[in-house]
Amino acid sequence: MARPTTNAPTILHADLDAFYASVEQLLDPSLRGRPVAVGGGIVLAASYEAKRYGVAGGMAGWRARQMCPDLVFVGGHFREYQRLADEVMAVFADFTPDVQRISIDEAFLDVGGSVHLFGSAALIAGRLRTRVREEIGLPVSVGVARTKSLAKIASQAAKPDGMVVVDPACEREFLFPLPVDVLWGVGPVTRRKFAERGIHTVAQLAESPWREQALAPLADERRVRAGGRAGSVGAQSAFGRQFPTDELLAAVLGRLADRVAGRLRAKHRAGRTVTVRVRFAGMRAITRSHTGPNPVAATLTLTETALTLVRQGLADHPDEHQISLLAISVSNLVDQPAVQLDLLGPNTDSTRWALDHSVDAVRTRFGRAAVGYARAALSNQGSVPDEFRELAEHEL
DNA sequence: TCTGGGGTCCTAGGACCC
DNA sequence: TCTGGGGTCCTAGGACCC
Repeated sequence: MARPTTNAPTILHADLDAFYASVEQLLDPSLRGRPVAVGGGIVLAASYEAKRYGVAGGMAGWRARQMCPDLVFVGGHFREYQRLADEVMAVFADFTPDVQRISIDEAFLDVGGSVHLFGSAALIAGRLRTRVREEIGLPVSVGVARTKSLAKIASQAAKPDGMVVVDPACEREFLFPLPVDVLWGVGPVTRRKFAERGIHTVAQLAESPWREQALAPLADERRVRAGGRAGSVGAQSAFGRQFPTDELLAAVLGRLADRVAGRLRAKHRAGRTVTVRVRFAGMRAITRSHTGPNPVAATLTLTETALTLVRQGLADHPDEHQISLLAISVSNLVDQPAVQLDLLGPNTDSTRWALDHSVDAVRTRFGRAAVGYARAALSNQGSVPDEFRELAEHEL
């Protein structure tokens, strides 16, 4: 594909505003104009009215209520989030095939090949916003720029419900006055590090030893690429402070392995590397991993490997008495068609894989709770509904 | 009432091979 | 008798993003 000869911007970053909360306000008109939080024990998303009070995602529910006494909590319509977000992405696809979805509610678009059909990137961005607003009823902010980094920064600057076009001739004028944490990869820790050196804006960073980092958005050459599969699959569970008894480890790891392995099998994938994460009561966390010769996708194999790794990790830290989170992740993924399993011979994982498949089949017909390993089936009350977990899953 | 759950990427050291 | 340097894979930790 020939690249455009002009340097007109062709990259869009489109980001739905306060997505979950906006959907709730769309579904229930009585919530419009009011501070809304999705969640309960923890705030999963906050409307702009709530954000004005300082309410933010990840915040404990009691804290949010403290900051904003009029806050309305809603449980969340997770299926609707997925459905509406998919509809928005379908609108995007009407403008270009080059759509890279990077989460449930945001995407990059390269409209370089569409300008002869629809007009400039800025015009396309405007039409796209209008269509999403009129056909679906949701506000979406769009950034238009020459690079992905700049487009993303522009969409953040456009929020809420706005649009910012960065003229290639004015990129520095746009970027330099902004705070350093607009840069990709600069979070709270790095921002603090810079602040200690008197660096607060991108302009100041550009005059420092980290000049390259400040100018990175201008030099960004990453292309918009459609598709893309996840490189790892994981699940985690936080449970407050608990003593790591055999019962607890078996129950939690069994349930996590069940989720992870089930997702792998559903997509005919398997992974050679198993990683566990243990967070102690004081929030310090460790990881332990193991890479084996054969890809794993069987629930019991994954459970056993995870259990061994967690026990190793605990043994390395005899000073820690309580744990607050366990996680399992599988990486080094490969495709694992069903037929291939028979070629593996009588190893335990392939035998177990076949057993798991009958469990999967029952669940497909009768639902998730219909069947499962005993310990996994027992402790199934998480603090976050499964529907919410599924929203965060990446395409395998 | 302490702090959810899904991911990616980067760094650094060590093992191992050529 | 001493020993270079590059490449790859693995492990552990941490920052960051949505």
